[in-house]
Amino acid sequence: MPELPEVEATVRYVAERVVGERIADVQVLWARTVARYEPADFQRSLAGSHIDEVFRRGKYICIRLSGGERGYLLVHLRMSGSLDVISSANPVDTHDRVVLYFENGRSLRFNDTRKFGRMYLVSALEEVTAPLGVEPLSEDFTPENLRSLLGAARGRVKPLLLDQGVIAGLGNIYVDESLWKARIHPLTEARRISAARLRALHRAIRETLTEAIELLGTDFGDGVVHGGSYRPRVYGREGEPCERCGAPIQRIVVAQRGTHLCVRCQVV
DNA sequence: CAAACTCCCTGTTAGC
DNA sequence: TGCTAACAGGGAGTTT
Repeated sequence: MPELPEVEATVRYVAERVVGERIADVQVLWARTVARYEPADFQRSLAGSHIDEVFRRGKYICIRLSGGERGYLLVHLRMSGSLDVISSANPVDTHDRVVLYFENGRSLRFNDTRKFGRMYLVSALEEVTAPLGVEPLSEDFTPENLRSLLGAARGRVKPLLLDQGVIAGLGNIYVDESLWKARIHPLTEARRISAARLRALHRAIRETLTEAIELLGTDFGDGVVHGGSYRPRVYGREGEPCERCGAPIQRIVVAQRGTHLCVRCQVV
């Protein structure tokens, strides 16, 4: 499940291989992967574009283009999407949904088993990214900022942290990891979290994401991430001992999402 | 208006 | 062994 660190790892991988290349042809193998476009129009509008830059905003991979009809190609990997750059001679894989062929004989493959991923071809970034909240690793994200985001909101802390309009890029894994690190129970009412605890949460989010990026994210062996080596402390570890206190990690459901926590360390 | 539900998908796994 | 049904999960949309 690609979240901010996995998307960042993908951006670095892709940027190294496609910046400076020109798109010779486009193949759409699953029409619904392409948002707001008919496959033929998408192909025509994208072909001939030159790739100037690849960067990340929230969980979106942003590819800046020139020389074509539109300025940006955005990619959201959702559940099972991944990007690969390989020789154009390779045959199309069963789960390839869109392939961009470059003039240099290589190609960018958008592989996505569950078909939830999306590509957006737009003139301005904001057409897609406008609703997104603060970048958690930017200077704009401060303890005071987090306090104003959560203190003003009603509801429980985990759903708020998952909301991309509040903080952009956190997902199920790193929310659980950050809450564990800050010793906050995921069901805690956000407005009731003390200022000290919010400072701990702010630090936990940044440390968790930074560590995960350094390790290129989490690899679940599903091919989504290229060799990420982050090892979650609670996520996916139900029944294993909490590395802080030894109590068994529990799994509950919050906002229809599997949620992992240490009930001894994390108090409501 | 927060929270729960539904849908989109398919590989994996539990259950029989 | 082999089949079926349940399940997971990001995000958008709908209902309670």
